[in-house]
Amino acid sequence: MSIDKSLLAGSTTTLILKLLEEKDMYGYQMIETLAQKSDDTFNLKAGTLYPILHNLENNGAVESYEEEADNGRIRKYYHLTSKGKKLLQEKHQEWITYSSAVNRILNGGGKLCSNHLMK
Amino acid sequence: MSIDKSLLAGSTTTLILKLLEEKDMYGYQMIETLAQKSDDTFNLKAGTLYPILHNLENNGAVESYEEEADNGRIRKYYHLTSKGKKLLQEKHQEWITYSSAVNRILNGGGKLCSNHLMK
DNA sequence: TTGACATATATAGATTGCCGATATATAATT
DNA sequence: AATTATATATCGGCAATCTATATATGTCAA
Repeated sequence: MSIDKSLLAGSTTTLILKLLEEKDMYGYQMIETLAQKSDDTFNLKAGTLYPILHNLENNGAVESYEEEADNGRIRKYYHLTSKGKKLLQEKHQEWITYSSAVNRILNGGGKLCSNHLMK
Repeated sequence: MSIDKSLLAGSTTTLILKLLEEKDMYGYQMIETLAQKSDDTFNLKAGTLYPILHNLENNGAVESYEEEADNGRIRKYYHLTSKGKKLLQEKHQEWITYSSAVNRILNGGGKLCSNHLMK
């Protein structure tokens, strides 16, 4: 099943920051990793990702450096700064608040759904 | 806490359809109900809601009729059609797929989070 | 060896969802 | 009488994403 693209609005940056929390990555790698981790629910386009990365760098949330791969190809790696880590925490909390409210309504307006606590 | 508006993208229509599944409602009532049910996480604007309702009506997902309230005021009620019920089911499933994938990544890429099954 | 495909980054243009502003009108409150 | 709340509607604009396009190199098969 393919997800209506508009559903993705707002959380893409959060997901990118989350990937970079684990380790430094280059753009193309992020696209592949997101697709793999989400069972192809996310199919982020290069035309979406690179402007976001440039924007995050301008805001100081990430820093980039170039590194040569085994095959001689130059890749541009991104590293999460302390400012980026703080941004991730804020956006993660926003997602919890938002998704909990949606679930509360879609599940019949009943009790709180604290899915973020699941492990 | 106020949610980044961009996070809301895509789910607004689903929430409106869900409200109408319970009972017929008029626009202003939907705005108030969404705010109340979400503890003010959602603050849907009239400029957002009415175009969505008109669009849903054009697509046959809802039907409207006017009714006079006790105070003499005319309200425009919306009723969910069978086509709208089907659309709601599709969009609800999309939300489950999407939010599960986001949670899977934000929670460390671990196991599935089937929060939609909670009651 | 050459052509196709995957890898890798980048940007411009178009689309879409939502909001702010504005307009209109009536009921309730002060 | 003036203000606020109720109630619906539309236009203009912003922001997020996609499509399309551009460029360049590595890999693999014909």
